[in-house]
Amino acid sequence: MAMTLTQQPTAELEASLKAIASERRLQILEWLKDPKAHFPPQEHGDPDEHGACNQFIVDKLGVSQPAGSRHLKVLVDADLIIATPIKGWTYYRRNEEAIHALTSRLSNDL
Amino acid sequence: MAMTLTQQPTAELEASLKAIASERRLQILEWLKDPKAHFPPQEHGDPDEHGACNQFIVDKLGVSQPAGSRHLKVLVDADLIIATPIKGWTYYRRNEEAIHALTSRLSNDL
DNA sequence: TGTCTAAATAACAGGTTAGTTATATGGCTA
DNA sequence: TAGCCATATAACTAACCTGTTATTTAGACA
Repeated sequence: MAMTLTQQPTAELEASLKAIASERRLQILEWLKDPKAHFPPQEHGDPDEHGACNQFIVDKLGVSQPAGSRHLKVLVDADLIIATPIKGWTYYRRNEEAIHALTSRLSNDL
Repeated sequence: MAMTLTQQPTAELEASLKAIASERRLQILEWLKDPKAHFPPQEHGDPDEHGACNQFIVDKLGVSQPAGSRHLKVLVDADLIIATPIKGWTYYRRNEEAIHALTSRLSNDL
């Protein structure tokens, strides 16, 4: 096989873990598994393709707009969700590859 | 089958994640995979059975004694390592069951 | 071009984390 | 039982996190 998976350094693992070590952000990731089930219908941006929009997520979190946006930014910075701006709104979806890479590494290395 | 794994609440998952979201504590868990390979020989407490003693871990971390002990306490409180006091020393080993339960849950739920 | 609005940034407060040094605790051991 | 030594606790500081309100930015569109 000779799979040469160059492993990210421990510092990046720590960053990913800090990103998910938050009830709010775990909740966001959970909601984004099925945006149509958890958020109202939206005009632009197919929920299945692009995810849910910033406002819906912020509202559902029940925090202020800047607080919600910052939680989303933490997840984006950790590469666990992907942002897509469309016509003035920003949609967020899970980065399933990165999430799987993280859980795999934890299963193997922790 | 009917496996009724009563799932711990999200708050506890957050606590476990916070416990491992630290380079220092990830390092400790890594060392404890093979105490004999990472720490000097110790008089009491079989490394394979009880793990490595507080002092060795603190020394290897390179922080003060209270700082090191507190990192260990965080991992103990999260049930990820197990403390065994023997003749005045305290030995720490990995709680493989709990660690596996955590990585399993993350693989399934994240 | 000018306005509207979603999202980002700034500035601040309160709580938590991680480090320090100093001190207390408590079980061995002589 | 007296002292010692490993560990825990206390007290403090600096940095970080999460929330707030106010303001800025920038794309859409009329």
